This record gives sequence, structure tokens and C-alpha cells, in this order.
Amino acid sequence: MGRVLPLDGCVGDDPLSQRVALVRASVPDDAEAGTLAELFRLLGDVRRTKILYALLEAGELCVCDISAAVQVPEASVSQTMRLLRASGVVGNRREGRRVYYRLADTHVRMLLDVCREHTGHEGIR
Amino acid sequence: MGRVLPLDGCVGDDPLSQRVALVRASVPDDAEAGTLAELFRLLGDVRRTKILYALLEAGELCVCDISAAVQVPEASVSQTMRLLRASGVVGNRREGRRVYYRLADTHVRMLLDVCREHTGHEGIR
DNA sequence: ACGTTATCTGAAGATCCGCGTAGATGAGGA
DNA sequence: TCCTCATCTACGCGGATCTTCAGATAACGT
Repeated sequence: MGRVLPLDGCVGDDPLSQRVALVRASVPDDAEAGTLAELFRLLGDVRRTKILYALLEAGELCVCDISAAVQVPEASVSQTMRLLRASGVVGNRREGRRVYYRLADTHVRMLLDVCREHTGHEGIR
Repeated sequence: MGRVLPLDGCVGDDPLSQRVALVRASVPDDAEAGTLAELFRLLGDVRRTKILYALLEAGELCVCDISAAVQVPEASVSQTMRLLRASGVVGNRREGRRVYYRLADTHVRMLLDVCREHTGHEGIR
């Protein structure tokens, strides 16, 4: 990563640069930013997105249901669910041979909702 | 992409499989899912995350301010901002030599807030 | 017009990540 | 126990993407 500070230019000549210092202090550090980014990253994939919205609609679905709903091979769904589960985006429950997945909590549901509002494809229901 | 439907198994034996059909109908199609995923994908990167949270705090920052705030070379910041601007995540305003960036709308701010709540690092202020 | 500062762009290399295939594991039913 | 069904795991390839460097562009002051 290239140099950053030594090129004191724009920031310093601004009497408000103290404000920048404050902002800098409040910016998430690598650890926290990593956690935050990780959550978004998991939602940022077409296949995963479809699956999550399917769960948002259905509440709870097993692997084969998801596979049928989003038209993706079951093995691939399983892999995807492992990822999402590992990061706490979804929860699961076993019932006989079936494993049912659901969105982990309200925050995830809110993220999905807000995002759909943003993109405009609300789908008034 | 491997076969999906021909393996009629789990789904069919469920009298509720009609429910799956309904879910399938409500799952975003490729176009919409792509748009949704794209937004999340843009937020799902450590560097971009830091920048966005900096903007969330500061309201408006120019490239060099951002560079100082998140400790990233200005050229890199510029590239990142181009991405975010192209997808409508941030807006910008020119003032002399400086270009000031800001979060595009309330939805983006909500996404950032909700995500921070989810991860638990709220930072009560 | 010239030099300086702030920002932008293009291209290349390294890295990461999703994807499918094939086989393993676990749970039920006969 | 044997067989089937649902799910899981290991692995390798192909493709997208992040990062950086070097140079281009735009705006301002003198």
C-alpha cells in the first residue's frame, strides 16, 4: 500500500482538518470494518440474494425446497447455506432428514427490505 | 449449471409443494436479483465499507479527506468513488478543485446503520 | 502562460471467489 | 442390515475483481 500521510496537502490547509481527524477516529477499524463488510459481501451475490429473498418470503425452507425455488443444484445450495450459516446470516433446524433454514434475525430481514426499497422493485404486497 | 428439476424427490412428496411454487414465483428474477446483489456487493468490501461509514459520520468529504480518514492512497480512493458513484451509492459535488462525496440517499444510510446494529458494534453515541 | 494541487484514468498483475462434479455422511424405512 | 433419500464435503478450474503505478486531466493562483 502506497504512502498516505507524508503528502500533506489538501487536508492540512483546511482549518476544519480537525474535523477529518474526528472522522478518522470514528471510522471502523480493520477488525470491525471486516465484520461489517463480510455481512454485506455475503448478501452481495445473485445466488445468495435469491435464496435469502426466498427465505424472506417463505420463512423456512429445506435445502431441496430452496433448490427448487431458485433453480440451483442441491449440492450448490448446501454449500451456500454453509457459508451463510457460518456467518450467522441464517439459522437452521433439523427435522428427520431435512434441514430447514431461516433468516437469522430481524436485522437481516430489514437489510433485505431496505435494499429492495432502494432499488425500486418494491413489489407492493 | 447442473440439472435441477428431473430429480423429483423431496419437493414433490410434500403436499405443501404448492407453497414452494408460490415462493418460486416471488423470488426475484435474475435481473432484479442482480440489481439487489450489486448494491450489497458494493458495500461488501473493507475499503469501501470504511469510506462509506466515514461519509455516514461526516456527511460530506472530498477525496483527500477520505484518503486521510481511511488511510488509503488518493488514487485508490478515487477509483473506489468512481465505482460507488456509477452505481448510485454516493453522490458528488464539485467545488473548485475539490470533489465532495456524500451518501446518495436515506436507504444507504439505513443499510449501514442496520448492519452495524446486527454486528453488535453499535457504538452508543 | 506556467506551475502546483486535486482528482481522474488505463492497464497489468495477483488474488480471491463462485461454481460444478463426484464422492462421503447421516437418517429412515423395510 | 440394506437401500434410498436428503444433505454435506473436497477439490480444481475459470472468471471476476482489487490494488497499484504511471501518466493524463482539470482548476486555481501568480
